Amino acid sequence: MNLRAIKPMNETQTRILDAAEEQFMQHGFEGASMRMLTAKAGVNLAAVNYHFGSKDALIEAVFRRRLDPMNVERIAELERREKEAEGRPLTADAIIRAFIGASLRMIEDTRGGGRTFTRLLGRAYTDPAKPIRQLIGQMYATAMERFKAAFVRALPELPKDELVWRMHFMFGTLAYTLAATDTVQLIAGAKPEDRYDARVLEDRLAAFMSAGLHAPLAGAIHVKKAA
Amino acid sequence: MNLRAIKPMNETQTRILDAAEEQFMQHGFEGASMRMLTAKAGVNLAAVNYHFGSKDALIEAVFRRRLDPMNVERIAELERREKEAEGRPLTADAIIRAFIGASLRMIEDTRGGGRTFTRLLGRAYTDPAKPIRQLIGQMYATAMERFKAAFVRALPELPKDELVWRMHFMFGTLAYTLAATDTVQLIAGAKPEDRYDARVLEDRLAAFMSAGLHAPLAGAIHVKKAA
DNA sequence: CTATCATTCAAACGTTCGTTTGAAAGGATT
DNA sequence: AATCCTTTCAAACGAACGTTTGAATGATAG
Repeated sequence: MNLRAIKPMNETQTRILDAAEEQFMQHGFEGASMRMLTAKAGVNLAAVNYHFGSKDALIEAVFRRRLDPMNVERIAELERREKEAEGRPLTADAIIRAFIGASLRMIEDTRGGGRTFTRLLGRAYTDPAKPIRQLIGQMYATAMERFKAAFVRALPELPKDELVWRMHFMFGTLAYTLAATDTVQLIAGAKPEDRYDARVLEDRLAAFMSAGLHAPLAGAIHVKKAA
Repeated sequence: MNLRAIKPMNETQTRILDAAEEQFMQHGFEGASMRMLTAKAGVNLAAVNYHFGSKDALIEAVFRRRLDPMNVERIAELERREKEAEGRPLTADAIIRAFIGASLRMIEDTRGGGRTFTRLLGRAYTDPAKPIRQLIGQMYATAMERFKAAFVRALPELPKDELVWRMHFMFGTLAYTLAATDTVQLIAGAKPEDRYDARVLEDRLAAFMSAGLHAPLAGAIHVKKAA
C-alpha cells in the first residue's frame, strides 16, 4: 500500500525535503547529516526515517519531486514547438531551448528553493556514488531519447555518433553552468549580478550550444590537415 | 622545516596518494574513509596523519601532485605555440588545444592513475565543500588569467564579458567530459571503446568549443528577432 | 657497540553517524 | 466516552569516523 508517492505531501515531509535540498547542496549527500537536516527543518530526528524510510530514500525523493515534473515540462515544450511547426523540422536552436528552458527558469525561483535544486542537480550528474548517478540516469532516460530523436530529425546529415558526443558536450555545458556557485569563479571578471537572469542566460547558452552542435566535423578537419 | 613539498616522496607517501586518488574518485572525499584508503594502500592507518598531517591535507596533496605540473604544462604549451607563431595572433582553436591537451593526454594514462585523476578532477570543480573549490580555484588562477589574455588577443572583437561566459561554458564542457564515467551514459548509443582516445577526443572537443566560442552574439540574435 | 633518528604499528580516544525503539500525543471514527 | 490509527518525541543502539598515543622497529651515524 505504498500510496505515499501519489497523495499530496503533508507539511512535515515538505519541510524535510526543503531542508534536505539545501543541506545536500551545501554539504553533499554524505556531508549533510540527518541531525543537521532535521534541525534545519524543525522536525524530530526520527521523522525522516518515518516518512521516507531511510536517508537514501530521502535523496531519491528530493530529486523526484522536482526532476520528474521538469522532464515532463521539457517534453511538453518540445511537442508544443513541433506542433507549432506543423510538420516542418525544428531548428536545433529550438530543440536546445526546449531542453534548457525548464532548468533555467528554475534558477530564478529563489524563494521556492528551485535555484538551490538546480545547483544540486548540476552536481549530481557526476556524483561519485553510483546509485545516485543511476537514479539521475533513469530519470532522464525517456526525455533523452525523445530529444535525441528530435536532433536527428533536425540534423539528418550529422553522423549519429557525432551527435551523441555533441549532446554529451551540451549536457556538460548545462550541468556545469547549473552547478556553478556565485562564490567561486574560476574565471575572474564574471559579473554575479546578471548570472542568473534566465532569459539572458538562455540566449547565451543556446548560442554557444547551437554553434557547437553545428561545428564542422572534426574528422573533416583532420582530412584537410592530412591532405 | 616543511621541506616535504620539495624533496621527492618515499614509497609510503606515493602508495597513499595512489590509493587516495582511487578511493576519492570512487566514493568522494567524505565517502572514502582513512581505513579503506590505508588498507588499499597497504600501509598503517596512522601513516596518513604521520606523513600528511590530516585527511584534508591529503586531499590537497592529491591535487597538487598532478594539477600543478598540469597547469605548468598548459602554459608552456601556450607559449610554445605563441613563439612558433612569431608575433601573429594565435587561432582560438590553437589556444583551446593548448588548454585541453594536457588533461586529455592524462586520460590515456591508465596505468599511472592519470585517468583516475582526471575523473576526480572533473568532479572537484563543483564539489560542495568550499575549501576544495577554493583549492582548485587558486591552483587554476594563474593559468586561467594567462589563457584569458590569450583569448582576448585572438578575438579582440568579442566583448570581454561574453568571452568570460564562453570560457565558462568551455570549462564546463571539459570538466563534464573528464568527470564522465564509462558506466553511466545519459545518452544511449555512446561507444565506450573510443571514448578515451585522446587524439580523437581532442579533435571533437576542440571543434565543439571553438564553434561555441565563435558563435554569433546572443544579443545580435535578439535584435534580429525584434527587428 | 651505542645513540639517534625517522618510521611503523596496534590500540584506544572521543565524536558523530544512520537507524531503531517504545512511549506519548493528537485526531478521527464508532 | 472509547477505540483505532497516524504522527511526534526523547533516548538509546551499534557501527564507523578522523585522530592521537606510546611502544616497537629499523636504519644511520658517532
